[in-house]
Amino acid sequence: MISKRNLERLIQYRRTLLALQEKGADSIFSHELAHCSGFSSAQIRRDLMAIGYSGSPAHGYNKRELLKSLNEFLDTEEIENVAVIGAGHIGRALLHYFQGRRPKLQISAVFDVDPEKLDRIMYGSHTYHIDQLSAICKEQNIHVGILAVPASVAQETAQKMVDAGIHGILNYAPVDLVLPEGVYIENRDMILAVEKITYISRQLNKH
Amino acid sequence: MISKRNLERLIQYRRTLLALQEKGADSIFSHELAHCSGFSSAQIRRDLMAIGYSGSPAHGYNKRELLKSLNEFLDTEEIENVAVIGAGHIGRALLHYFQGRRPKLQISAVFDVDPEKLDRIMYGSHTYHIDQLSAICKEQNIHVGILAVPASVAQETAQKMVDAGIHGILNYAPVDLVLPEGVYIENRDMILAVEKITYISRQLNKH
DNA sequence: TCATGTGAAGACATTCACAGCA
DNA sequence: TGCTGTGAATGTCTTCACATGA
Repeated sequence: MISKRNLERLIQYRRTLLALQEKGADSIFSHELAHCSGFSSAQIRRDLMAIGYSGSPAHGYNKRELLKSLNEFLDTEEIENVAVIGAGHIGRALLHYFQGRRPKLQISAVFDVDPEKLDRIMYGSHTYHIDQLSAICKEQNIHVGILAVPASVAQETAQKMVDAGIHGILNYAPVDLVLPEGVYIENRDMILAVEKITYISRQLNKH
Repeated sequence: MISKRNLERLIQYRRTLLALQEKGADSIFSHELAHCSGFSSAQIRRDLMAIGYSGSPAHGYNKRELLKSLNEFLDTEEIENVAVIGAGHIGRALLHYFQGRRPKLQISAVFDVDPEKLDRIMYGSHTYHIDQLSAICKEQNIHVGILAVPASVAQETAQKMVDAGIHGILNYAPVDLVLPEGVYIENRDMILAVEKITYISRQLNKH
């Protein structure tokens, strides 16, 4: 099995390649990919061992073929459905960014409690009341959810997600979720991120 | 110097402690902190060595004192100003979350280009036209910025940030920024995060 | 010549396990 | 007894450096 870090970088390489797809030659060297993606060329070569795609010393990697290998490794055959819980700023930012960007991944349902936001199409996705979470997740075979609700209701909402069969949660609420074993949580508290950068930037500046 | 991972966890411990501040006893054991924050107790004890705070085998850590040590380690004396560039959904989500949450950190300026959003107070922060970036950053001594603009203008905006003296960037745009050495970039592409969770969750489900 | 793929080395991070203490 | 603090061991990740091939 691949490590989380390796996975993150592979996903990043795919994005970088997509951006470079139309530009320049058909092929790309590891050091070019390195320059754009911010990792070292040795790291890239090592990472690509995991997906079994080989380049050639003469021309490097063929962009189209490498993309194909990355897609095969990262995606499933069928489109996967994902839910957004909370139609506030973060939820809407996600919906907006997502629109048509990833062919194998779609936000097929959005949940909220505000009557004004219910039963309509928001950036291409249908909105539902949170009480329908379980039913819709079953119906649409959803196992991944993005939690973007206010801190005050984050824990109870996360529990509802787990009860609805979700076992991968991307958590934007600034709260420590305590959930059963086997549920994968990735925390993305924006404030913590700012605190981190502030600290690092301060250290750098001390030269 | 502390490592990035260690730093992330220390920041997390602080958030966990703040949440637990009023609950239960005055002190807390490493395994309790572990349960809430999701790390191992050995990890926590090891991490706390870095900030030089010692607990007692009898009572564990005193919450108030540990918080004080963490604050001293993580914060500066004076309040630090941070800029948000882009007043769309993400920018506003950040402003909203931030309000009054961190005493030593404030979003003192927001930049955009939309005339409708300029020269007003948005969630407690003043908004300016992007052309004023350099002047305001100098004036307010800003060295950290959160980039939350559309992908199409992310690279040029990032360059403006660097020109304005910013050397720590939290990047929410789904774009590979290419910037001079010495600028610290932390990428938070939401789509990549969803792709990662989807992959991991799928593997877990295969049991 | 110059880039890939990779064994081996090195750096880094986490966990173990236990002495020491209340 | 049951915790902390920490050397030592283990585990993981990244980089080095070079054989190989176009």
